[in-house]
Amino acid sequence: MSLPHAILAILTQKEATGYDLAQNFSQSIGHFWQASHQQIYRELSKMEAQGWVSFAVVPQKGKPDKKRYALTLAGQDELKNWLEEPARVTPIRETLLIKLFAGTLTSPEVLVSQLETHLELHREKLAAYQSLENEYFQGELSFAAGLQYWSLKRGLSYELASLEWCEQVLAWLNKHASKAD
Amino acid sequence: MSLPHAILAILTQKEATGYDLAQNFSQSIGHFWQASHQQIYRELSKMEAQGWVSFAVVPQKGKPDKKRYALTLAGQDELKNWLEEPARVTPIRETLLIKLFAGTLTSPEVLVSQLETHLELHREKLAAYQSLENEYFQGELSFAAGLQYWSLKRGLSYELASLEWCEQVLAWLNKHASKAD
DNA sequence: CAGAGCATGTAAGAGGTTACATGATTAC
DNA sequence: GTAATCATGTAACCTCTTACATGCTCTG
Repeated sequence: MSLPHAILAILTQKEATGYDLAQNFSQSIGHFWQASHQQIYRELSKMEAQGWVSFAVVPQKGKPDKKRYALTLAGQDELKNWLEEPARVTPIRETLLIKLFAGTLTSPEVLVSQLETHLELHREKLAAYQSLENEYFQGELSFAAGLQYWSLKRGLSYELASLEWCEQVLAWLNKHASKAD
Repeated sequence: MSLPHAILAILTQKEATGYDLAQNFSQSIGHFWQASHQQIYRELSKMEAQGWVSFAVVPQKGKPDKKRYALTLAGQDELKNWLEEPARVTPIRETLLIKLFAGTLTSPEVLVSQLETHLELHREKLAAYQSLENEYFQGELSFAAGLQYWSLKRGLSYELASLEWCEQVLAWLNKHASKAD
């Protein structure tokens, strides 16, 4: 039940179309929540039916019409109530770890190559987060900006920890893989 | 598509009933994959239909009959092939971060209490992982045990990072919440 | 005698992924 | 002219969660 509330959270900052929201989910919000455009459009219809958002059709030339969504008062109330509900801790769910767990059934080379791919992806994400950090979160921050900085920092520390873990496992594999026991 | 393969991975180590598997998922495998008993029973039926596992009915006195599942050759092949497919990186999906992101709409006290709950939960999980570490992964380890140790270490570092992050945000909130700007 | 543990399942619904579908504009 | 970007959606399917359902044994 978090997707509609993530959408409401974005809409508190500015009005947006489904397309805009999808951009948001692949960028700024993307370091802690993801959604595809299909999910977003479906969710927006439901939310509109519940009265949490309303939209205005914006005609365009050449391009198809936009639906610009805005938060309603009911939507704000809903978001506020939701904020007070206790949030669950999300456990890790990492396919790579299942593969490691059963790793003796395959060759060490397969494991090494899986880890290297992950290492690279974590490096890229870390770099992306660091550039967001440099761009938006330098100097004195308002309370609101501070909160958003902390959510980014969670992403930063997650990627850094993942990266270091990959490096350590790779080093261990290189030492032990040859003399497999 | 990872749940059936996680089950196959457990079954490579020993035969198990649906109940046993559910225990496994809430314990050892639980630090990187989760599944409820409902999911497991459903999945086992499907896997049996596909020929990846077979079961023997074990009658018991007093208790209901068990179905003891074992890996078939086809199941082993399936697992081996799956191990070679590239694993995707799982992005973070943390409800708490949405709440922080929209945190200006509620009082700092709500945020503090959410963070404190999370802090406590991460502390508990960390302690549980540490006792697993002390119990099973001391001294010289075989290759197989080493791989499993690395999967546990991923959980350890994740919990530690989460915990430190919670502490830092709490410290920041205590400094800034009163003079909210 | 109440509650935890053993042991299995069904059913409904929510949430998420993948594929399909359209059509104009702009940049290379 | 080919691909990317803008902009919206439908349909089918898979996966996961929540609630319901049964019934025996052992421990306190």
